[in-house]
Amino acid sequence: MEYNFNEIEKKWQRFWAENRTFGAENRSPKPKYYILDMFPYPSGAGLHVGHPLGYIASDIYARYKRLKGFNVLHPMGYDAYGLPAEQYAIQTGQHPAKTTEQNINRYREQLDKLGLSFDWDREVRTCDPRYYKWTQWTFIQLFKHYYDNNAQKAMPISKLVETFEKEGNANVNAACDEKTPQFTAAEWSNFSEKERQEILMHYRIAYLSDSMVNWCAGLGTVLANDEVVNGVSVRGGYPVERKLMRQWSLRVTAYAERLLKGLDEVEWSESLKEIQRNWIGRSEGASVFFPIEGDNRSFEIFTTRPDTIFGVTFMVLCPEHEMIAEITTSEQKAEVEAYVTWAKNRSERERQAEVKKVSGVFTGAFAVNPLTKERIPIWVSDYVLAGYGTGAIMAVPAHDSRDFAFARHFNLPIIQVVVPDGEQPEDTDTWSESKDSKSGTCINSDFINGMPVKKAITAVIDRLVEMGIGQRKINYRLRDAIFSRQRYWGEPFPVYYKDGIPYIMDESELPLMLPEVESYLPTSTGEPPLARAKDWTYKGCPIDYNTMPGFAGSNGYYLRYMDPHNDKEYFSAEAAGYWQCVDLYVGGIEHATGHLLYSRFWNKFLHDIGKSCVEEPFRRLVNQGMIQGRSNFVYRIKGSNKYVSLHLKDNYETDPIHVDINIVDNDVLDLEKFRQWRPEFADAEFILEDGRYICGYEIEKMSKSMFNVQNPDDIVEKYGADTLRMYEMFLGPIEQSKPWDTKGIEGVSRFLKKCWKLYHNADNNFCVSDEEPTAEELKILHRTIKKVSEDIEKMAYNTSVSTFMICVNELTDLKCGKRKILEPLCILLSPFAPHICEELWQLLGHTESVTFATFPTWDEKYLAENNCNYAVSFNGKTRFVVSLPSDMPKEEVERQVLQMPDTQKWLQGNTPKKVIVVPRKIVNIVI
RNA sequence: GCCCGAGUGGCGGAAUUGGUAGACGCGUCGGUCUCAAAAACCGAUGAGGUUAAACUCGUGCCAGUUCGAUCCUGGCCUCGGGUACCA
Repeated sequence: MEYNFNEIEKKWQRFWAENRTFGAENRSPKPKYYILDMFPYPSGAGLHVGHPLGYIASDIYARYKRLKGFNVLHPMGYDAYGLPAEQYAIQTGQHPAKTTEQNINRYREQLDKLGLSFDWDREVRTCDPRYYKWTQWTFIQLFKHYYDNNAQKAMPISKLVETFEKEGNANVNAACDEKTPQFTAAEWSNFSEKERQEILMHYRIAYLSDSMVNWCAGLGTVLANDEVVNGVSVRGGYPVERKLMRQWSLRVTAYAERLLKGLDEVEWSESLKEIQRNWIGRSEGASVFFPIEGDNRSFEIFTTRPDTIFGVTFMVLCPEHEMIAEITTSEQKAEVEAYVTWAKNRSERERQAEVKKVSGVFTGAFAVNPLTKERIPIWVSDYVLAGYGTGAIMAVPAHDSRDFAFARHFNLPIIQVVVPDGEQPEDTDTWSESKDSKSGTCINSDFINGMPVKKAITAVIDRLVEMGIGQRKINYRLRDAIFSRQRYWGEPFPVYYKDGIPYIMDESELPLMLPEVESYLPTSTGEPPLARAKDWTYKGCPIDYNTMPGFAGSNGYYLRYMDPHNDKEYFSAEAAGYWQCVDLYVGGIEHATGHLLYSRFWNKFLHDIGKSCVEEPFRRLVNQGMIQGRSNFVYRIKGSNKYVSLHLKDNYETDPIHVDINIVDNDVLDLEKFRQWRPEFADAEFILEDGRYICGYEIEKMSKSMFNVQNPDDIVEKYGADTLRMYEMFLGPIEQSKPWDTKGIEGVSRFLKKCWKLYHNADNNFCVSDEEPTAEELKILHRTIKKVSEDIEKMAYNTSVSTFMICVNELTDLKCGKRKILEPLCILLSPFAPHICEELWQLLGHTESVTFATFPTWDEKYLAENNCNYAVSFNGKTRFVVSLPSDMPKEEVERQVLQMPDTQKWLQGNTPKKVIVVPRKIVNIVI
């Protein structure tokens, strides 16, 4: 073998490990660059070819940046806490720590084979006590702080206590629970310890509360909103119900505005930013108080359309609304109570499935429209949600589709108050749907008649403020993150309970180690597995039995990489000051509303308390696409053990059967291997076409059950890591999802062989000449440098690979074996194919790794085109193209073109009326 | 329903963002070498048309702007993603 990749790759991987070639220094005169991959959850299945896509992409960038003179931090670790390890433990009794360790070792082995330039000295594992100590530490800080809306940042809770002691909480503007009571300084001083702690809990950023949670009985735990899709759990697909439980939450909503604003500062894809914006769901509107008829109280609603207040024909409360019992009339009481009970018992999935079904009940009570003084019936319906706004709405059926459906169903009046642009007022009885458009002119609306909607909104709010019954308000769809899980394999809470009051452990006693238990199941009384731990107490008090959710450990891992061995603090101020933030983050888009949001929140908080240096943790983010599987099929004739080739299958009645892609080559089935594959195929018969069995294919998710998993180890074994790296990049743009297809890999493999030959003579001896390169050779080199540099910056690696191929083909044609061309080319290629380039670099006579070389720069003088193409058009129709010097003046171009025989031919004897010359582009002749 | 994004040969994908569409790779066909095969190398390859050329049509569809549109504008179709009683 001429190019022995197996030997070369092993040699250099060992060299890099022994020499710590990719170690990053926390002090360096070089500029810093931090490149991060989303660390993997080490599952039992190992890596398939889809996983390394992002790792290879970031590795190329990391190697490129090193060559560009940057001190590059490129770490890797493991998100090691999680459900699969625990479920495996429940089934087999094996400790999750053990299986996790095994999986990590397997992952490491696979990653090492790819030649990724990670600084493994900085590895972190979220389940390591030396790591989760700091997850617990951050939780303690979250507990000890509250969010001050005036300062727009987190402040120590002790400051809040000072204010309470001085003046109570009347003037405190902080993020807190809706139900926080008001009190004076005197009342505060008279409160018991328990009462004080309860009040403070309303303000803490990490707080304990009875909240409606997503309870998943199948998993035996609660889940965060982003872990639930369509009423079932993302993991496992078990049904989820709403349940009131005492849980830890993080007050993420306090940061809603900053999370939204921060998106404008980062270089992320527009689609990802949109996903986060929608998830945060900011909407501007007004809160309005509607008095209750015959009662001196009123209730608050939220609306984004205060301009439609003259079209309100009824009000709706959510079934959980606390005023229902108080306002319902005695005649309606039974009916209302029955409805409320029914609505509360309905599962989340039922409710979501029956969204179109209208239900509700009249309370018998009336509200008064504060502007018209009209009486408006108050209804209860579950189309109004408890968790958003105030759980009560003013219904404008003419201009809201949900209110419209409700009004039609219960025969309530519909009044048009907005006429969309270009329309006339209509009889609402004839409508089949409401007119929800936010542009139009107001009618039937007293003082805002004739105003456009936008102006009317402001006018109504101004009036409501004047009357003291409303104000401008901004609402968010974002909810606080539920932070407890009733699971074993996670970080324990550093919290103990004394007299039923939760207290935080002393920071000096961290980490609070995860205790051993005999079984990983919940206890018979339904308590989390940690309740099984023996002698697990703190100062004689019980410790919280919950653990933190999967996303806890990944929130701040990028910060720990900056200073991973620090046992005094999370990370030093010096390390954070040097590395600042992640410059380039590469990972999957599936974390858009989970990790990427929580992590930003976590960082903002750490920034507020002076730990993290910057507000936004991830400056540039690239989402690599998914690699899908390409499944192969054989077609079995019904009721037989006979298999028919793809293009003949329509002549028979067949069943498609998944077949292992490892016994198929370019869609051609290996008949022998197929017979050996499974006993039932041992005596299979075939109907062939052209002597071969052709399999069908389909693009599906890569999964074991579809026998379409491509293991990277096999590819590395057969073609080498450099080929795999380049091929994965050549497949298409990084951000795009695409099917894995081994067909094209031969092309890349050939390219690397050609590359090797460029540096070797016919006898496979290394051979470069010291001859001076020709102008043509220099042009090829500099064109390549330019294109590759620009493409790497954009991470358009697929075109870089093409550029290399063209370059090597051209140099091969010229038989160019000149050092002055091949040396820079070797550096240029090394981020993509590091092993072969290290070998060539050594053969070129260098003793240091190519990692420490300098990336070549291009010189325009070798690129200047002497000629450029002009398209020659007649009356706008381009007829031919001519090549003229690019610096030729317009007048000369015009003169020369007009003299050309082709021009004369197309003029057909006519005289040109006008000639337009667009420099370097076109000559248009008008006849 | 609402909000994003994308539609280019047999396939993956290029195109200096308004200037010769289809780079590069795969596949296919033909050839060189060989007893043969593999490997390697050379040539052809959007469609129609012709002995060959000329020429015509071609970037989801329909219009528009322009001397000129894969690129800009408007409308539609299809696919992918997000979200879903959020008032």
